[in-house]
Amino acid sequence: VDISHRNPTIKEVAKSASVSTATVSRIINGLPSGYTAETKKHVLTVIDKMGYSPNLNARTMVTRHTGTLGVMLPYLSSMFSPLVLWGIEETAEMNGRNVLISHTEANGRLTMDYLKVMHEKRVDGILFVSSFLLPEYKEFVKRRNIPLVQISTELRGEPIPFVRVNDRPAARDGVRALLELGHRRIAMLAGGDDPVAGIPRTEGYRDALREFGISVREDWVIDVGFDFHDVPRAFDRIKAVLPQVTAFFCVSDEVALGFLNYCQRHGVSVPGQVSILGYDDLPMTTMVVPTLSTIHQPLRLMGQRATQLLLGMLEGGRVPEGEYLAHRVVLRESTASPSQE
Amino acid sequence: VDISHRNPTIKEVAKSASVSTATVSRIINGLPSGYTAETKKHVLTVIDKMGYSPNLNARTMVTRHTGTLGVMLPYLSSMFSPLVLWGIEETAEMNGRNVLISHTEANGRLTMDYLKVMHEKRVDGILFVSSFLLPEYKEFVKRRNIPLVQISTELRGEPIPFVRVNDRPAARDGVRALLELGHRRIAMLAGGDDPVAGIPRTEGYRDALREFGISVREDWVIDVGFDFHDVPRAFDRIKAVLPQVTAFFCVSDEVALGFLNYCQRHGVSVPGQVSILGYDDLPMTTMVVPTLSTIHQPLRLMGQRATQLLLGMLEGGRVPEGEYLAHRVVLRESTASPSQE
DNA sequence: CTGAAAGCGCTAACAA
DNA sequence: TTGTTAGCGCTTTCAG
Repeated sequence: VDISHRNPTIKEVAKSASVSTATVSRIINGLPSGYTAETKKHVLTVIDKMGYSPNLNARTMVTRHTGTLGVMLPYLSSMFSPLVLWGIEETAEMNGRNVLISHTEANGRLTMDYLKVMHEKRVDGILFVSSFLLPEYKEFVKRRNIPLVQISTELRGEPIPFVRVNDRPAARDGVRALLELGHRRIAMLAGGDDPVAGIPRTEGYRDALREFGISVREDWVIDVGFDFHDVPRAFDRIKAVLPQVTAFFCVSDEVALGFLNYCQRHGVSVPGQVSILGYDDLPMTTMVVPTLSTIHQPLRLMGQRATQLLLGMLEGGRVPEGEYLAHRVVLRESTASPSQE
Repeated sequence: VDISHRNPTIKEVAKSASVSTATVSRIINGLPSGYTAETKKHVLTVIDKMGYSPNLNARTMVTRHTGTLGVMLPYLSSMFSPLVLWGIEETAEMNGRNVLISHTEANGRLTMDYLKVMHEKRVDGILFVSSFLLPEYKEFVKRRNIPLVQISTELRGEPIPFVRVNDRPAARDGVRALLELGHRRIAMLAGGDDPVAGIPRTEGYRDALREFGISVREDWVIDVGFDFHDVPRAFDRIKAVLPQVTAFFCVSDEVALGFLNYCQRHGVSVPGQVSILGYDDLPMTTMVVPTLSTIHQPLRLMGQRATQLLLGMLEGGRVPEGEYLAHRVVLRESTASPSQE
């Protein structure tokens, strides 16, 4: 048989080096003892010569862990996900783990299937990004007790760890900053009834206004969505509100960007005529003119921290608490005090 | 022993269903025969009841493939990679494969390590994105004959499939469009001596000028880099050239954006005073005002196509040719005919 | 220090 | 239609 196209096995290495597979195994796994320095050197030479590389799947069979972390995210195309993924990947890699990704691109129906595959491949744990952890998913994971941590989302009332920014206070702080700048007539480009980011941010907006004794005008809360391309659909509603307000709080930087675009095309000066505050602090906020004021969310750090938490669960076995990471209001060029007319 | 925290095995399912493991295996693998409809139903019930899910690592041991594709990319944080990754991931998923990613964030030194891990995990094939496939890597992969396809890069003179845009003619076409608009004094913000994207694009720029009988002024070719943040370092050189030219061809959209930024901050009107042409056609080119003219590169499609090629190699075994995908010059608002002074 | 051998969970002949 | 069984490549007792 043609054996040249098959990877050499530990058995072949053992035979070729005239030792047992056990000894080879000890050596490639760096066990402190079980062989002399001499045999070690010899075996290593043989390994190198044969181009042997251990089959980690076989190892998995006996050690019962894969060294693979599963990542589930809704979008790959947004400008949000890559940063989180970056944090995850670097932390995983740093700890000798790899990352299996799968994204649903808003196709929630498939999430369950992907979850199944991840389990079938026996990932050591799962990082669940941004979307709502449906009861169905929760049950699946719990039943098989697969370690899981949520990123940028949170299932209330469940002992499932998460790493996120506390959106409501964050949004409140942002709007507060607008108020402190002197704005009193502030509209919001909101994210609708999305439970993870939409509602809390709108609530934060209301909180801030309430603190300042300003009653919320419902027609100033315009549901748009989260993406740049969602904004045009709201142009009419925006146009109706624009003359009455001095600032807009946007549910995401992408929306803020879409609105900035609108302003620039309609001769509305920013921040002269209207101030804009975004949310996320994506890299592109500093690539436009004027640069976008925003609420900073440590995306990469979230990925890092969540991965550390997951790794901790794998070692320790204990389920950690959820963590709120610090947000920060970053005032740049798109906000200013309202001009007194 | 506490067995509740272990996943049930096929053997346990078999026993519980009073059939052999072979029968269970046939059923979960959907073999057309080997069991009655009745036993199938019964077994499926048991599987569901026990919450059994097959261990794909064990299956890998015997079938000798993992259903996992490895992706190696240099950046996760750029706006370029996510789109390619998207194309890869969706195509893989569509074909029942998963994607193991690893990125080096410019840390080339680790590429070899990651390559090793991917092999140890026995990925069925590798997608190698954007960076130069060093001889070292090539040898590693060839020796173990791991199917590999390059994306947006190409190792000349080697029968290693690739999917990319042919940068030189693409750049030439872009500059040609500038020339046809009437521009004669065109500078380039270049990518240096990078062999995969830097040099070819600069050559394309030269080609176009040459065609129009214009001699290249070397001081108008300004090496910048590929990222937005590389641009400020070239401000001085840009300033020196700016008054003399009517258009800039930029090696990437990020650089184009950085330059647009410069113009907006220095009162240089675009495209009134100077036209800007980018390269890549990233989503953000349409998010700024003025929208950026650019050379379209089908990033997502590249990911898709490359994955198809790789999948084909896995089935057919034959090594396909490399493919150049069509580029397209997209003229938007950042370019116009030069104003006659 | 070293090796023999028993599995890890699954598939795929081969028999029955 | 079924079941038996021999591995897949590796780790890990357990003896020697």
